[in-house]
Formats: sequence, structure tokens, C-alpha cells
Amino acid sequence: MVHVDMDMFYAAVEMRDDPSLREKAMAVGGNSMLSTSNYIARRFGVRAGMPGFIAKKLCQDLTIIRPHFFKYKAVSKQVQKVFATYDPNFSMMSLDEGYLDFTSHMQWRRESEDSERTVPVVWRSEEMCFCEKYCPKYVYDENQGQEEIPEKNEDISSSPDLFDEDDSNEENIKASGENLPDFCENCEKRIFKTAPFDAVLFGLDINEAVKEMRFRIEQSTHLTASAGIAPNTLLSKVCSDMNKPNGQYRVLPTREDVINFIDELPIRKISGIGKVCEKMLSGMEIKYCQDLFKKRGELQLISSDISFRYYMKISLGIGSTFVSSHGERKSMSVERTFREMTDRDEMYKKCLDLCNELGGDLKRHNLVGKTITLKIKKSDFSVKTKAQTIANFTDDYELIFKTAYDLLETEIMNSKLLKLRLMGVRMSTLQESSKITSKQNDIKGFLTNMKKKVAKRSAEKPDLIKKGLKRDAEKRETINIKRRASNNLKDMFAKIKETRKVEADDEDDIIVVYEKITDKK
DNA sequence: GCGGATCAC
DNA sequence: TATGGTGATCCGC
Repeated sequence: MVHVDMDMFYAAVEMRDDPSLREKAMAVGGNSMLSTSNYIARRFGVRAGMPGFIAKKLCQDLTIIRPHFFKYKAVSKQVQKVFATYDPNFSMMSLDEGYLDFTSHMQWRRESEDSERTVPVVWRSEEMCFCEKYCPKYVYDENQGQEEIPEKNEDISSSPDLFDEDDSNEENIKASGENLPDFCENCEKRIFKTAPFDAVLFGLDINEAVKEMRFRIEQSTHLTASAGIAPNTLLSKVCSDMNKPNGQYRVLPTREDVINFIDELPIRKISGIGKVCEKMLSGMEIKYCQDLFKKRGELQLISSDISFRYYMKISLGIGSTFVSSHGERKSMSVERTFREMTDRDEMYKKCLDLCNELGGDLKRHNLVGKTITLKIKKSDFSVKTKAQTIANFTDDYELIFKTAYDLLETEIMNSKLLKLRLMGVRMSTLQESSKITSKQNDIKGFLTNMKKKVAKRSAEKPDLIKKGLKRDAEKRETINIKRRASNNLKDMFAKIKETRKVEADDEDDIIVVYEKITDKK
């Protein structure tokens, strides 16, 4: 298994596109959070995940670049194109890293010709002109999120047979080169007079195969990647970090090599062991992976079955031996941080906006869901979530808001002065909207839902139901008052009132059904 | 199913 | 002045 990771990805793209950044300490992100930093900035302790204003304190001269995701997506596509030639079933973990299974490729490789392992290459140098004919100039189409590369470059880098044949292309470039001036009028750099390309032959083994892949990535993106090669994904992930940047590392598929590698490895290096887990384990004197096995007795006592098995797998260097494709999405969410918010109407408005966004996202992905979760983060950074599952699948923002509103209202009512810094809305229990039959949306769904409600209610005392209805009526009255008090939110509250009314009718029906049932008894 | 926590990126 | 957004999973109810 191979894990590939682009080196300081976002920062590298920005440095590639703006040479003036290359000599500087720089990071990509915003004032509140940095996504990544270059190696100069890292010397000052500037790290991904660090707030920009703190990084500025560590490094006065830090240049912070706002992220350009359309660029990163475009580059990622190029990288994926290379990945696909080695393993069509590769699995991306993010824009800049992925897992590949080289098994099939290595079978093919053993019987491959030299020419099939030869990568054509354009050697580049800062002193040479690339701004015209030979320049793989990066042109981004922001709408498409795709990158266009001039045809010439496409020809050179994507034709492995280029050097096996009587190559008229090469001659043409040479010939035309003779008519060019020595220096470019645009960039004043020296212009190639001979064909600026060559070819590199890679060997048969997996180290060579991965070098070849990394070379192709570099040729196509002018960015470097690091890779890890190991018998499973758990190990390959750790390996890709060993010789970063622009390097690779291999753990052989032998018991000795795996054990040697894993024994002295700090547990924190393993993907899945985070800050908290590290601290907890260090409290038991567990710092290296071999300690997990040494302390397996204690571990078993204090851990759940799942955790214990996970720890034991780590200590033995066992991981997945195949790349698993991403399963179905399980949730979709929107959340936003903002300056401290105390005004209720503002909160409801924010909630409505989030629901609106979420509804749009769900529709775009052809998804519907039935569990709505409201997330709030208070000014003291404490986080709270409230969830409710509704009767029918939906992607309708008004229905989402109806539920989110209730959850938010509960929170507002339950606290004296709510000071928020973040709000989020999540939809889970998802289904593809196409799979929703009309049945589920009309009478049948309504009836099953009602049966459930009745069952739940009949477990309670009947007078509780009436109390509940009275409480709902009071809630509605509160909302009416608020509506009168707030002109600019008039429509919003009118909608709430509307939906509440539907709900109330719903409840009335339940009472009738409930009475019928009790009568029968 | 719900809510808190942890984790990766 | 000031610490993100999205998705997944696990644990204990």
C-alpha cells in the first residue's frame, strides 16, 4: 500500500504561482486559522491550525495568503490523474493525499518494457524562459475549477512513446528555436534554443515505481509529493511522513521490518491517536507503539472492546491491506463562527440562513434526511448539540428550520443570557432523494409516524398530553409577541406560526386516535 | 436515537 | 481585537 501526501500543499501552490513568496515565511489561511505554512515559517513555530494573529507574533514577517481553493482543486485533479495510472481505485483522503494499492501495477511492471517506464520530462530552470512556447502556464478557470495547460506541454508529458519513434516533434521545436531571439521580450530570461526535454527511465521495483509516480506529479504540477510504502495503510501513512518533504520511505513486508518500524514509533504518529488519547496513554506510561503491547493487560481493563482491538492492531503493525472506497455520506452540515451574538432575533435569523444553505446543499446532492441537529458554541467555547428526528425525509429549508428553530428556542429559553460565537445545523439519517417513494412522503408515512407518536403518548399519562398542548399554545403566543416586536423578521415568524398550526392540528388528530384506542380498551 | 468527545484534514 | 468548517466514529446513556 502506498500513501502519497503533497508537501505543504496550499503553501506550495501559492509559492509556485508567486515566486516572490518563495523566499519568505508564509502561510495560507486567515487571521483566525492557518491551513498550512511553508518551511521557512515552520522554523518560527508557525503551524497549520494555528490562529493567524498568534503566528504573526511568532513571526513578524509572516505573509498570510488567503486560500484559493479553485487552484487546489485543479492541482488535485492533476495529481489524481497520475494516481489513476497506478491504481484506478485510489482513494483520496483530502485534496492533497491519497492511498493507492500498487499490487496490480507491480504485476504489470515486472513485464513492462523500458520504454513503458520512461517518463518524458521538461527540465525547468528559473533562469530560462517558460513564458511562451514551452511554458506550462497555469490558467485557472474559476467557474470550472479546472486547469488548462497549453497543448505543447500536454503533448510532451503525456506521450510515453515520444522517444521511441522518429520524432518530428522534437525537430520542429529545435527548428523553430533557431528563429527565436536569445532572450524573451516578456520576462527577459534566456530562451531555449534546443529542445528543453529529456527522459528518465525508472526501474522495476516498487521504490522506483513510486519515484516515477512522484516524478510525474512534479512534472505535471511543479509541486513535490512525499510517499510511504508499506504492507498496509496504517504503516504507509506513517511512512509518507518519514522523509518529508520530497521523499519516500518503505517498510518491507517482513515481520522483522514491520516490528522494527513500529516498536519505537511514538503512538501519536498513528492516524487516529490524537492529543487526548496520547495524554491518556502517556498517563499509563505508554509512549511508543510497543508499550501498547507491553501494557495490554491494563489496557484491556480500562478500554472498550473496540479500542482495545485497535490498540493491539497498532502494536502489531496491522492495518488495512486494501483501499476502501468512500461509502455513502452519513451527514451534511453547515456551521459558522461569528462575533459574539446575544440578540435572539439575530440568532433566529442566523439559524434560518444556515437552514437555507443546508437545504440547498442537500438538494444539490440529491439527498434528503430526517435528523436535524443544532450546534451552538458559546462565548466560553463550550459546545452543545441538540438533535431531533422528524417523521419524513426532507430537504426543504422551511421544514429544517421548523425543527432547528425549536431546538434553538429551547436553548435560548434555558439560559439566562446566551452568548454565541458559532451556530451550525446538520442533517443526518440521509437517503438519496430519488429513493424516496411517494408513499414515504404522504399518508403512509404520516400514519406510521402517528402510530409512533400515539404509542409514545399512551405510555404517558393522558393529562400530560393536555399540558403539553397548553405549553405549545403558550409557545405560539410567545412567538406572536416576538413577531409583533420585530418588524424585519415578520415573514420568518409568520412562517413559524404557520407551521406550528399544522403541528397543532397534527396533535389534535393524535388525541382523537388516542381516544379511539382507549375507548376500544 | 441523543449528546458529548475525539479525530482527521 | 482575535482560535475554522466538514464529516466520521465511539461511548454512555
